[in-house]
Amino acid sequence: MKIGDVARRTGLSIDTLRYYEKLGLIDPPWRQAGRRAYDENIIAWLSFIKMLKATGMPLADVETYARLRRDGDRSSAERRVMLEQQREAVLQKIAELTECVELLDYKIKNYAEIEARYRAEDGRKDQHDEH
Amino acid sequence: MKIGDVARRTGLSIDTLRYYEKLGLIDPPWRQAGRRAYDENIIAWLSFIKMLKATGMPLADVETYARLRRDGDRSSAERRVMLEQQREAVLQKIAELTECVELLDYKIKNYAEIEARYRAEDGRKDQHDEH
DNA sequence: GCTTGACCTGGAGTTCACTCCAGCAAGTAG
DNA sequence: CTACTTGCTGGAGTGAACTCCAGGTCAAGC
Repeated sequence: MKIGDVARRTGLSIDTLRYYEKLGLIDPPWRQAGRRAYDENIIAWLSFIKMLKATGMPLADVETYARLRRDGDRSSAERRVMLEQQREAVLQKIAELTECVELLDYKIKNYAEIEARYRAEDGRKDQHDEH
Repeated sequence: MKIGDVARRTGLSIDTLRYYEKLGLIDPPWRQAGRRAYDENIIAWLSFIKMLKATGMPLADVETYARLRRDGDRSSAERRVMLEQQREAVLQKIAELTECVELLDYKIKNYAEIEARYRAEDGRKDQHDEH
């Protein structure tokens, strides 16, 4: 598989793939006439990286994980701990976002009322503001 | 209230407050002897900004919102639409993060199994190697 | 055999959201 | 009064994660 194929299949740009290689997130692949030739496994690994990124994990931490991964089973405890910590962080983020939705709902309701009042008065006097 | 008080009460740095002012997220406050003097309302507004930021809204969009807010009730429909869109985005993010938690749970379980197997092999090896 | 398009490298540039700094003025404690 | 703290401005610097570019190689289609 050429880099363009990987880019198309993962939704990452070619530049991003080379950047990830430089950072050590992905192993330097074999070359065919100087060009990168990836095997199928790269797709699953990049999907996993994308998932970690979606959770807000910085690339430096993904790199740490990638380094541990190269050590094989020896490092599974360390990797498990990393994922457990990330899991906690994600649960906290979900809780935070859930509160945000509630606040947004409240604000939206409020605006709907203001709009109703404003349409009723229709430009007579316009002064009830909050946020 | 002086800028340092606002910083302390909101958890934002003094530099960040001046930066937000420059971007137009907060109105330039009244001055006392050249120093910024804020009134109590700034706290609620900054909390709201922090909430929007927590939802992932870029500061440029917060600035748009702030601009609309200055227009008073006239703009409440536009602001409501912005909040409704942000609400949708947050719900989608929550859904995404929920999937991530599931995947992390799966991976963590998997690692726990690998660890168990690894410890078992290690134990045999230890017994072998022991003299 | 020539053109087109994908790919290569090293390095520079971009965006976002701050964060820090120099050099100066004003308020507060002892 | 002196020293310390807080605040001011304009502008430079930072770190994360890309993104773009020049100038070149290589292979495939016509």
